[in-house]
Amino acid sequence: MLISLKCDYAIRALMELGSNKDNVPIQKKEIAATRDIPGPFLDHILSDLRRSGFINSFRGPKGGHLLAKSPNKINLLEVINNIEGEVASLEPDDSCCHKWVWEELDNLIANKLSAVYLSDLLDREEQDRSSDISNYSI
Amino acid sequence: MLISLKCDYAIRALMELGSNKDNVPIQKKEIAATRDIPGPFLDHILSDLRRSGFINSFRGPKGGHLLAKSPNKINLLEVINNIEGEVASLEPDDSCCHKWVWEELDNLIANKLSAVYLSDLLDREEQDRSSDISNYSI
DNA sequence: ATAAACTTGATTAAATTAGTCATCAATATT
DNA sequence: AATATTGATGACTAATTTAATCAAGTTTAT
Ligand code: FES
Ligand code: FES
Repeated sequence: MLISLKCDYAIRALMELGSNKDNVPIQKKEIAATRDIPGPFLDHILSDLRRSGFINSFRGPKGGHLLAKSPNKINLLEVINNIEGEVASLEPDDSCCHKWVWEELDNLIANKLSAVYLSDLLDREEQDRSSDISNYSI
Repeated sequence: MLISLKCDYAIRALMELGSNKDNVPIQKKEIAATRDIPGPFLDHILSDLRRSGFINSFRGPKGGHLLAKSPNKINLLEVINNIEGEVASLEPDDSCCHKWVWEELDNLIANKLSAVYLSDLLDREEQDRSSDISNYSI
């Protein structure tokens, strides 16, 4: 995979929060369980997500996490940049003879990732789920 | 940088060989020096390049390396796939909820890389070199 | 023969990624 | 107020990947 597992976890966590219909916070334990993310690792990821303004967190009993923005205002490039600091950064050696290829590639990737929103992921997941159901009912 | 340093070295080495006008093999030492690649590491890279059919190597005194194909028959995707085994491979966890994004991204990258040929890199380098000269002569 | 190359595999070092754990802070409930 | 529950944070560790180095071997021009 091109993107780190940590980012993948972050996106999974956001999806879990994004698929939450009512406004009651979802707890870390539940996110970890349903999206298969190592619990203690998720702590740090949620921390990053909060610091970057993607989620709001609440402590104490009945605490948990909620999305801070609408899913169609969150794109993957933002998430990845905030979670792992610059996707596909350029190398330091600027004297490099074919730097331009890596630059063009970076731009291509950034364009693609910034065009995919959390809402797209959620729509697709919903769609997949319903087509699964119709498969079974045949 | 998205691509590993080893790959970058491999491309540099190919560029050195590709910019060779006459048919006398270029030696490892020279490649390492002019393209700034750690000598012993280059051994392995040249080995990979040979195994993958990009270059031919000759031992003994007056030995060295030559490109095995024309630069316009060598694209970056081939090189990268052979050097580091599959650029941007998909993760093993197939159950993943947003796999499709990574797949689309992988395809995008593969398309881009397979459209860039060694000859493009050489042309660009040539071009850069001459524009450098004209800058100085102003 | 001999020296100059390349070839190969074992080994190591450095960096990054992934993850744990312990401690602290906040808060709802009683 | 006391307590239990949950998140927050930072120090630490483990695992993996990447980037090398080194030494012993093979080929070949002279
Ligand atoms: S040597 Fe890295 S971009 Fe050219
Ligand atoms: S969890 Fe990795 S692609 Fe969805």
